[in-house]
Amino acid sequence: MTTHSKKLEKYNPASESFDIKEFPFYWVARVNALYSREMEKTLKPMGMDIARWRVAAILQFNGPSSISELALHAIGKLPTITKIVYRMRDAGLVEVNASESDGRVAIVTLTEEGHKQVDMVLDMTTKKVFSRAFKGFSEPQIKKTNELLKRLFVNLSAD
Amino acid sequence: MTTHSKKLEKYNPASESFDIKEFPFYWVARVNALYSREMEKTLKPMGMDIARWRVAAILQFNGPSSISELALHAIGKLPTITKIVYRMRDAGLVEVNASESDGRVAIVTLTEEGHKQVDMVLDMTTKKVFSRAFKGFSEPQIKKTNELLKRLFVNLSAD
DNA sequence: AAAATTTAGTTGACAATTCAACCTTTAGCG
DNA sequence: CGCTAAAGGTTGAATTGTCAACTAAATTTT
Repeated sequence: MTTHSKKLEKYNPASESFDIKEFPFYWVARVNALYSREMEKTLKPMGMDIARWRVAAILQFNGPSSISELALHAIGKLPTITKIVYRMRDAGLVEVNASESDGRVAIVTLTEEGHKQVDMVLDMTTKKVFSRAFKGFSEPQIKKTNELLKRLFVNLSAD
Repeated sequence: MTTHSKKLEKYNPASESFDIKEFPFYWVARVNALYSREMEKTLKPMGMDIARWRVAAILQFNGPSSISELALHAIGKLPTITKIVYRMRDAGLVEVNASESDGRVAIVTLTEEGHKQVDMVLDMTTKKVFSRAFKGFSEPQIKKTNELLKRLFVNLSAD
């Protein structure tokens, strides 16, 4: 019993009539790559990269977080985030402390310097990347984009 | 002169009222990561990874391509793609030949074995990942998702 | 409450990616 | 034509990411 109509076949990679240009994940990957590359340009001159940036941004917006939380939101395997965090600590961007309530948990906090860097990046990228990407988008369209992406995310999150 | 309404501020990372959960690129990155992770599960057992998969898929759908074209569509820096391609050649998935018309260009072609692997992956991932991700999506919604992503891509592509 | 399991994080060995520097071949230009 | 620049690709060194194995703290079982 299939819940999909014949028309959906075009979007299905295993179908004969499949067209990669109509496959949303192809575009998700390319948009992500393009956005990352654009960010890189801004980050490089200040000795940052996307990995560090993601962690810093999450810390700025979500406040102090454990390594696991960072792995979840900033996207990455635990060992990867661990190493990024300690590189960032060596660079003076974050502090790492054991949680009071749970001895296993390492809480990462942005330093003053870290906050300054985030503000600087936001300042430089906002006009350069954000407004360019959404040129011609109305508010409902941005909202719609977000909604659809969130739904994809939720669907993929479910085991 | 600004073309954006006050309401758009919420989506703008540099704005005071910015909410990272309403920032589309945050979701683009997370969706991409989740999709990749899901694909990885299928690819790992057959000795593939996402990088190889992207290259193979592009070759399957676009036909023989130069290294630069692969770098563009499969997303990656030139040296990265070069190395992936030669790893794939050593694994018997592709052939590499100099272009007839331009001595600088290396044309990459999927072998029989390569095609077989792509078909196999498509077969295994289609039901597992694609249909799960788009559960509850109507055809117009998938179409809309694609449109919005393409627009973002085009906007970001423009210098 | 002791033993077993799970959760959170770290580390070292290995694999993959990236940056720079380089080599060819092609395209432009006076 | 001959010179210079640009395009396409490759390679080695350095960086970064990943897997597997491990430690320690907390939770669950019994």
